[in-house]
Amino acid sequence: MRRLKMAEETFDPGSELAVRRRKLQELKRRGEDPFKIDRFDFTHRAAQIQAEFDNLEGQPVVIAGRLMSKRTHGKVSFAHVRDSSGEIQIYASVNDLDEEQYERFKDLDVGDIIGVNGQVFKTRRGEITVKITSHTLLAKALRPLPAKWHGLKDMDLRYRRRYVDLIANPEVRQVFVTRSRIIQFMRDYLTKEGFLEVETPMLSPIAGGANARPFVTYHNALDMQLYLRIAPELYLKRLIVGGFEKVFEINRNFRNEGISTKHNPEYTAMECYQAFANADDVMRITEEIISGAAEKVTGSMEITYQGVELDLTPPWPRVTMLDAVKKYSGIDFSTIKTAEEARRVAQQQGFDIPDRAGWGQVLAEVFDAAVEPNLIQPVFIVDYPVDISPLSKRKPGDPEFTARFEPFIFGREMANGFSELNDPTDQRERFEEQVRQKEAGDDEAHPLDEDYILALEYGLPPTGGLGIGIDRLVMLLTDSASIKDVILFPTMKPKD
RNA sequence: GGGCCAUUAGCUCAGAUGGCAGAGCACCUGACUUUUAAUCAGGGAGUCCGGCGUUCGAAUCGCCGAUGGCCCA
Repeated sequence: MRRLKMAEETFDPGSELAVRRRKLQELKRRGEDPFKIDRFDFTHRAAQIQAEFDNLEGQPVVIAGRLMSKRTHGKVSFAHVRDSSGEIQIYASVNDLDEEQYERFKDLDVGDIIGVNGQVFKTRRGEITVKITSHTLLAKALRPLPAKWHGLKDMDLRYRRRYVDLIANPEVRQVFVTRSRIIQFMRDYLTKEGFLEVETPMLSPIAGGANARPFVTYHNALDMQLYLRIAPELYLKRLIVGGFEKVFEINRNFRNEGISTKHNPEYTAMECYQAFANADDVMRITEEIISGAAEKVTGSMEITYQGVELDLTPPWPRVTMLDAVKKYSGIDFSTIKTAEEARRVAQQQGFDIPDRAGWGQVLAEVFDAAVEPNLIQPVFIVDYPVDISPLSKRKPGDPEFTARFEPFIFGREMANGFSELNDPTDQRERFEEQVRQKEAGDDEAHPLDEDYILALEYGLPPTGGLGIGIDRLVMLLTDSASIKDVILFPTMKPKD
C-alpha cells in the first residue's frame, strides 16, 4: 500500500502511467468512475460472432472484453476487443455516434475493459466487425500492456505477473486449458472405472507416504507442530481398510526441496488405490491414463516432446531394475550379495555412492545415474529393492525385491506404483529400519506412523496403488520444458 | 550447492576500445471517414537491478549482493 502510494507520487508527469491516471481522475471528476460499474450484460462472445456471421449480419449485439489495439483515423476508428473466446474488430464512426461519445472512444487506452453495443457487419477488406452504437468503459487499465508484437519475454516477469503473461502470450493460456483437460480426462477415467474421489489431510502430525523433507507449520489453538503433506498415500490406504474399494485423490503435495525445471515445492499428484488388485493391475491403469490423456489432448498417442518423437501406445515394455542396470552399466547385481561389495563395485565404476548405502540403495543410485537418461520411450521399470520401497509388498519367493514399478518417459520418472504392503508386522519392521536410517542422518527417511500400522492390523485387503505426477504429465503433453510453464503461479523468491 | 549468462523507457532490444542515455513499438499533440503491426509530422518519457570501489569521468572496469534463465551436482 505504502509502496504504491510512493510510486504514484514519483510518476513522471509525461509517462504513460501518469497519462492513464490523469484520464481516470478526469472520468471521476465527471462522475463517470468506471470502477463503480458492477455488472454488464453481453449477448455474444467474439468467436460466436465470427462463427455465426451469416445469421448475425446487420443484427445488434452486445459484447464485452479487453481493448487490445486501437487505430484512429480522424472521424473513424478501429480497434480489437478480446474476450475469453477470441477477438473481434470494432468500428467507431462520427456517423453513428455523437461527438462526445466518439471523443470518449478515442480516449480509451489499449488494455481498458469495455462493453460495446453495435451492429455486425463486414468491412471493405472483409473483416467481421461490430459497428459501435454505444460503448461503456467497465474498468480502466492504469498500466500499458506489453508491446503487441514482442509479447512479454522476461521469464521473471512472466512467472511473477502471470496475468500479464496470459494476456500477452496466447499460447500460455492454451497450456493451462490443456492442463485442465488432462485432469478432467483422468477424473473421468477413474470415475468411470468406479473410483471414488476423496480428500485427505494436507495438514498432518506425521508427513508420510514418501521419502521427502516436509514443510513444518504450527497450529496455535492445538499448540502443536503440523506438517504439510508430502503424499496422501497412507490416508488413502486407511480408506481401503475402511471399506472403500477404489479411491483416488487429485491434489497438492509439498516437498521441502530445491527448485528446478522438474521440481516445484508444491506440485499436483493423482493417487489411486484399488482393493483386491496388484501392481500389474495399476500398471495397466497407468499406461491407459497417460496414453489416453495424450490422445485426448493431442489427438494421438504419438507425440513430440522437445523435438523427440515418443510413442505412448500401450502396452509399454516391462524391464526389471536388475536387467536395466546390467544393460546400461554392465554391473550384474544378481551376483552381488552384500552391500559392501555393491558399494565397492559401483565406486570402482565411478559412481558416487554414499558410504552407508545399503545394497538396494547402491542399485538405485547406479540406476539413476546410468539407466534413467536412456529411458526415452515409455517403459516400466519393475521389481524395486525392498530397502528403498518401505511401503511395497515383497515379491513372492524373492523377498529382497518388491512388486513396485515406475514408468519412465524421456528419461523422467512419470509415476510410481506397487502392490501395497499390508502385513502390519513387516510394515513395522520397515518403518523401524527407516527410523534407523533417519538416525544415521538420512533426513528423507520415512517416519514411523503408529496409527497406520494400527489400521493395517484391522486388515488391508491386497491392494494396488498408483501415483502420477500431474505437472510432469502436463509438461510432456504440452511440450513444456520447465515445470514452471505448467504451474500458473510457480514458487518464486520475492524480488526484495 | 557449483559454473555460465541476463537485468538499460510500459514492452522488445542496441549501446567495441570508459567520454552528452538510444531505437522500434506503446504514449502525447496535430492531420486523416473502412483500417489491419494504418500512415505522415512534431513531442514527452530513464533508480541503466542494488551497494561499494577504481577513475578527471562508469550503463560500460573491479568487488559484494538481489532476482531470473541455462548447465552440472
